[in-house]
Amino acid sequence: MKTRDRILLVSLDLFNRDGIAQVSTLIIATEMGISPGNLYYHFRGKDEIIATLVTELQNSLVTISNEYPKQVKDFDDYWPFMHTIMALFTHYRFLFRNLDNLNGQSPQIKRKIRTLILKLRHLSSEMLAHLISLGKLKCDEKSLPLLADNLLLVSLNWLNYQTLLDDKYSETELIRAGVLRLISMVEPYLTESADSPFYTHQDLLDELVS
Amino acid sequence: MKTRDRILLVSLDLFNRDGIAQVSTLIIATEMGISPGNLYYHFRGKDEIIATLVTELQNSLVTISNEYPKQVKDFDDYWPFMHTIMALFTHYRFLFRNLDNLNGQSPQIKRKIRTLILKLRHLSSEMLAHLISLGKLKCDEKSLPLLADNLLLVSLNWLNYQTLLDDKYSETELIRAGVLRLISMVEPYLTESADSPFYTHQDLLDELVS
Amino acid sequence: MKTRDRILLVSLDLFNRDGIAQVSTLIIATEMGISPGNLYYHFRGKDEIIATLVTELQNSLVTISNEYPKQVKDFDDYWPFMHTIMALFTHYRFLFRNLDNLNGQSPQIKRKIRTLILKLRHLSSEMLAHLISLGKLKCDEKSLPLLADNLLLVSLNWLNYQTLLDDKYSETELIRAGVLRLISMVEPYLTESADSPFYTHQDLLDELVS
Amino acid sequence: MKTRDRILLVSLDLFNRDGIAQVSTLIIATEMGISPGNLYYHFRGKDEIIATLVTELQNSLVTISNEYPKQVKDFDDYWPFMHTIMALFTHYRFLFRNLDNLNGQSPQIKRKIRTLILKLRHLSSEMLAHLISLGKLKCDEKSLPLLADNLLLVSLNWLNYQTLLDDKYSETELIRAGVLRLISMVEPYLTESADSPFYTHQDLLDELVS
DNA sequence: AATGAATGAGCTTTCATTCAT
DNA sequence: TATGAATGAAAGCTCATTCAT
Repeated sequence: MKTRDRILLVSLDLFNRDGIAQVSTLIIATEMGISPGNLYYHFRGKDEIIATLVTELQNSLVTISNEYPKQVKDFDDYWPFMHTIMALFTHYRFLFRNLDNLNGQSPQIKRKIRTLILKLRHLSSEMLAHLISLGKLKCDEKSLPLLADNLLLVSLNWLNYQTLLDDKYSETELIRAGVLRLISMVEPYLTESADSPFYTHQDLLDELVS
Repeated sequence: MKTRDRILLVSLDLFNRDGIAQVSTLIIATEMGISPGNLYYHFRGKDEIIATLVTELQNSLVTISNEYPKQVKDFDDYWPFMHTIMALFTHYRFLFRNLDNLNGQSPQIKRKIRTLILKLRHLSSEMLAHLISLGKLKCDEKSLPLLADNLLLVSLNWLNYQTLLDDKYSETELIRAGVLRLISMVEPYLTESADSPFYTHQDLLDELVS
Repeated sequence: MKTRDRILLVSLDLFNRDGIAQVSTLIIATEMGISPGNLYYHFRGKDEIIATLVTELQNSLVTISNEYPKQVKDFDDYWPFMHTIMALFTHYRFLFRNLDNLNGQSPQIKRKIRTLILKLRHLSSEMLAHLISLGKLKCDEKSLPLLADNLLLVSLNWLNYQTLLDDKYSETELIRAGVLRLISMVEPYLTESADSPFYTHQDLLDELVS
Repeated sequence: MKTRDRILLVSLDLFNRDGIAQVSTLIIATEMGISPGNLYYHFRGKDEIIATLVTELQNSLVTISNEYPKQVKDFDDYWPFMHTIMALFTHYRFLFRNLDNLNGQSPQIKRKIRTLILKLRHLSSEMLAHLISLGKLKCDEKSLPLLADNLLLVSLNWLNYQTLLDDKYSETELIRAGVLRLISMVEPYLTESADSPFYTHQDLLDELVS
C-alpha cells in the first residue's frame, strides 16, 4: 500500500482510539515507522489528514445516497441499508466524538462537517418520507422533522456513548445494536412489525441493547 | 466571591465557549486577572478544575434525583422537571461535547463521567417506570431500556448538534426546544396528549424545532 | 541585571557576531543558561527581540538628534558628535548587514528600519546644511543631497566591509577609522582643514584606513 | 538551455528577489519544474549554486579588468565602463545585500567573496591612478585609498539602500543613477567637468538622485 | 539525466506546572 | 493568599540532503 494511504489508515485508527487531540504527527509517524518529515511530505499537516478523512467519509456518503433509490425499494431493504450507514459512522467515529475540538480546528474542517451533517439530515428526512409514501410509516407533519433529527442524533452519538459505558463489544456488535436502536425509535410509528430476516433479535443483541 | 469559586465560574464559561483543549490555565488566570501561580494554589491543575466541575454537576443531579419523588407527583410535573435537568446539561455542556478529550484526560475524570452517565441512565429509566405506574405511558419491556437510553442520548447531544448547525438561538430557547424534542420522543407511547400549560407549542419553538 | 535585559544584550552580541539567520532562540537561551520557555516568557519570539533592539537604536538616535543643536555649535564639535553616531552604528551593526533578511522578516521590522534610515538621511542633510551656514562647507545644491546619502551609505556599510576584509581590529579602532573616512568624504568641500585635536591622524589610523 | 544553466539563472533571480535565506532548494526546483533530486544531480547543494554564481561574477570581472586598459583610453571612456560594472553589481545584487548570511555560509564562499572584493578594490585604485596619470584627477596620496574604498562601498550598497527606501525604479534607472552618484564622488577631485554625452543630467536622473 | 519518496536534525512555539518570594 | 519568573517536555513544521529507481 502507498505511504499516503497508510498514513490515512493509521491516523484513522489512532484518532478513533485516542482522540484527535491526543494523537500528534510524531506519534503517527513513529507508529508507522516513518520519519516526521515524510509525513509532512504527503500531508501539509494534521489538519489536512483530518480534512482528507472527512472527504473520504463524504464521498462514501454521496455514493450511498446515490445508491439509496436503487437499493432501497421495499420495506425490507431498509435495515441492510442503515447497517451500511451505521458501519460508516463507526469507521469514522472519531469525527462525531469531538464536535468540541472542531471549534478549535481549522474553519475549513468545521465547514466540511457542517455540510456533512446537513446532508445526513436531508437523507434522514428523505428516508422517512419514502417510508410514509410506501404506507409503512404513519407520522404527523409536526413530528416528522423531529424524528428525522433524533434518528441522526442517536446514530452519530450512540457509539461513543456505548463505548464510554462499556468497551467490551466489537465493532460489528456495536453496529448491529445501533441499527436495532434506530429501529426501536421508528417502531411506534410503523404500521407493521419491523422484524426482518436481516435483523432478528438475537440474544447477544438483546443483552447489548439493554 | 472567593477566588476558588471564581476560577470555577470563569473556567466553565471558557470551556463552554471555546472547548477544554483551547483554554489554557494561563488564559483562565489572565481572564480573571490573577497570576498563574495563584490558580495552582487553589487547584492542583487543569484536571482538578474539570473534575470539580463534574462533581458540581454530580451534586446538582443528586439533589435533583432526591427531589424527584417529591416534586414529580403527577403527569404535569414532568415537563418543568425535565426543563431543570436540560438547563443543567446546558450549563455544563462542555462536558458532553468533549467525549473525545475525556479519552485522553485523567482516568479519574473518565470514571466520574461514567458514573454520572450511569446515574442519569438510572434516572431516565426510573422516570419512565413511574409514568407507566401512573398509567400515562404504555411501552413493552423490550423497548423500555432502549427508550431510556435514547432520551439520554438526545438530551446530552442535542445542544451541540443544534449549535453546530445554527448558533443564533439563545440558551433559553435551546433548553425549551430540547425538552420539546424529548416530549416528541415519548409522545407515541403516551396514553394521552402531552400538551401542558408549561410546554405549549409556541410559534418560536415550532420554528426552532422544525 | 534583569533577564529581559540580558536577553537583549546576549542577542545583540550573537546577532552581531553570527548574523540574525544563524542565531536561533534556542541558541540564545542556551548561551544565557535559561530555558527556551523563559525566553518566550519575556519576548513573543525572535522578531520581538529584533524589533526591541531596533527601538533601542531608534531611541538613542532620537536622543542624539535632539542633542545635536545643543552639542554641535561649532566646527570642532562635529567629530566627537559623529564619533557618537558611528559608535551606535557599530553597536547595532547586525542591522545594517542584513538588509537582505529584512525582506524575509516581519513587515513591522522592515518599516521600522525604513523610518530609521529616513531619519538618518534627514540628520545627514541637516548637518551639511549647518556646516554651510557656518561657512565651513561649500557645495552646490545638486551635489548636496548626493553627498548626504553617500555619507550615510558609507557610515552604515563601512564596518561590515572592513570586517569582511580583515577582522583583526577592535571596535574602537573601527569607529575612529570610520569617522576619518567620513571626514575624507567631506574634506574636498571644506573651506579649511578638518584636522582637530580630537581626530589627529595617528599611525594606527593611517594604517587601518589605507 | 542546459538544466545546469537554468538552475543558475532561476536561482539568481530568486535570490535577488527574495534573499538567499528565503529561497529553499525545493522552491528553486519547483519554480523550474524539475525534481529536487535533479537539482542535486547538477549541484552538490545550495552552497555550490551560490559559489558558482560568485565565480560567474568573478569571471565577468576578470574579463572586464582585462579589457579595461583597452577600452578605457580616454576620460570619456570612463562612464560607459563604470556603467558596465554597475550593471554587473545589479545583476548579482543578492550577494552584497547578504554580507550577514555570508558569515554563516560555508567558509569557501566567504573566501571567494573576500577575494572578489579585494580585486574590486584593486581595480578601483587602478582606475583612480590612471585618471591621475591622464591629468584629469588631482588627489593627495593620503586620500586616494580612502576614495577608492568609498567608491566601492557606494557601488556595492547603493542599490539595496535605494530599493529599501523606494522600490518604484527600474533596474536601468537604478544603474544610471548609481553611476551618477559615483561621478559626484569623484567630481571634486576632477580638473574639468564630468559632463559627457553618455551621462547627461537628464530630468529623470535629477529626480531619482535627489 | 531525472524522479520523488524518505530522512533527520533543528527551529519556533506552547503550556501545564513549580517555586522562591 | 498571591505573584510572576522559570522550567522542560512536547508539539507542529521546514529544509537541505540522500538514494533507490
